[in-house]
Amino acid sequence: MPPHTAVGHPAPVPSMNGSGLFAGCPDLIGTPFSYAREEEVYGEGEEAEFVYRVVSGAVRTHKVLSDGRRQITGFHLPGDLFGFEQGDTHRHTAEALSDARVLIFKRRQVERAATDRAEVACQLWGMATNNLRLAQDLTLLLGRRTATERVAAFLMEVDERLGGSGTFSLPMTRRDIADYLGLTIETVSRTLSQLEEGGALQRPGGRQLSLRRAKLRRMVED
Amino acid sequence: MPPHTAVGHPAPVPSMNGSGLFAGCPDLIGTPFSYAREEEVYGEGEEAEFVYRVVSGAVRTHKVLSDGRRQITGFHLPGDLFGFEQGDTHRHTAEALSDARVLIFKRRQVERAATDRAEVACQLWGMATNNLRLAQDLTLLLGRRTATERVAAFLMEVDERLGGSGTFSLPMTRRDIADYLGLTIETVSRTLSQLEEGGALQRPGGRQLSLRRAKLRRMVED
DNA sequence: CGTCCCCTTGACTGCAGTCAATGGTCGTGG
DNA sequence: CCACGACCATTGACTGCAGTCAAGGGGACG
Repeated sequence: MPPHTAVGHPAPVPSMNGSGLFAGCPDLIGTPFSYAREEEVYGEGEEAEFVYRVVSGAVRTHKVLSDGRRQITGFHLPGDLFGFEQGDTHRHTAEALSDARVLIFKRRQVERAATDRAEVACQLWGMATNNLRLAQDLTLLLGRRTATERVAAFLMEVDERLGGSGTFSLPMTRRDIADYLGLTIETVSRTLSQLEEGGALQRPGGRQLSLRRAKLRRMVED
Repeated sequence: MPPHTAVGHPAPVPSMNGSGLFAGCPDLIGTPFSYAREEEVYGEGEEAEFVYRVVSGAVRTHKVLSDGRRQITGFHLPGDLFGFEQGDTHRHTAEALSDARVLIFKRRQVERAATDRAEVACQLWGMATNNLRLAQDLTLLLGRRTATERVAAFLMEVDERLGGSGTFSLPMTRRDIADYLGLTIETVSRTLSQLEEGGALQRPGGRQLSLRRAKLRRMVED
């Protein structure tokens, strides 16, 4: 169970961010490591020996069916932890979205710190709880939202996570977006074009986006 | 963030079951309470003052959009804990599926126990992590599975959770199933009929079901 | 300059949704 | 005990949203 922090949610785990330390625990120092774009961090079924913390870049976690259908369950940005499992093997595959630097921790050490210090365990509990909330938000999105609502919600999430200025560059491909939203790349592409037509956003070029947030918000109102 | 245990997964949180105590902690005694069928346990937006443990019956948690679209995020059977939130308000609505008895705990007391005893915090962490895994399995189901695959997977999950004998009675209505699987009641109904036609199950009457599990398993193979 | 990959757009298909009618079961009250 | 109504489930006919198949544009990079 990699604790997934879905793109775009505000302040995923405040206590986990902004520090080089793990859960405020000075004796847990991670080993720095780098991954190239599209490189695998760990694969589904592998032994879950380590957990990871993003320093720079971005990582995605996903599951695949035998016929190639893929569902991305989370995008992990700087500060996020991922790679935790309940059992002894990874139940997802993790790959670098872009070149990424991470800190690697021995899972056993983290678990040891949690059993020794209730404070650490509580932080990890809070992190898991928060990730659960995000996963359940995604559940509502996938189960009951239209394509337009999904894309609009996704754009607002990415915006918030990238500073909330309304102007940003998408860090992932159409394929990644589609596999996160349960759509096809064609539908994502068409939906973005329609949103632009409707004046809900502008596309200065490339993956650059400028959102008309009030308009988008009205499309995902619940 | 109610820790949802989706119907049908094996041994959701072993350490949480089979005991009248909370997380093996003798000083946390819950207050017994009962709810009638369809009665609300708590509503979205309400203050999250308590957490709950199912003793008998079943509870569902869900989110609704303003136009009535509903997504059930979990069914909670005896032994399951639900009602935890990261913030101070409930982000779901919880309702009794059938007449249900629960134990109610003061959230503050549970959190207190967690900060005092790392062992308790670790159990809660494990529970949240496990629920996260279930939520992510549901994500794959909703994002990338066909109607037939969803229903087949759902039936096998319910079977496992209800003893794994292959013969059981569905504890929820078509509406609940549909709102859990992101489908309509008509599609659920049609799919069940097709599965019966194809010899994947039998319907002796009412909500009674007898699964041909090997056949069903082949339909959801990944 | 050419190739590769990503993205967009168009035409058509098909799966699941919608609308509608009917049947079944249960509980209630005449 | 039966009649009625309410609710739940099934089935059929049709619709529509998103998927599929296909073609072509546009950057990045060698």
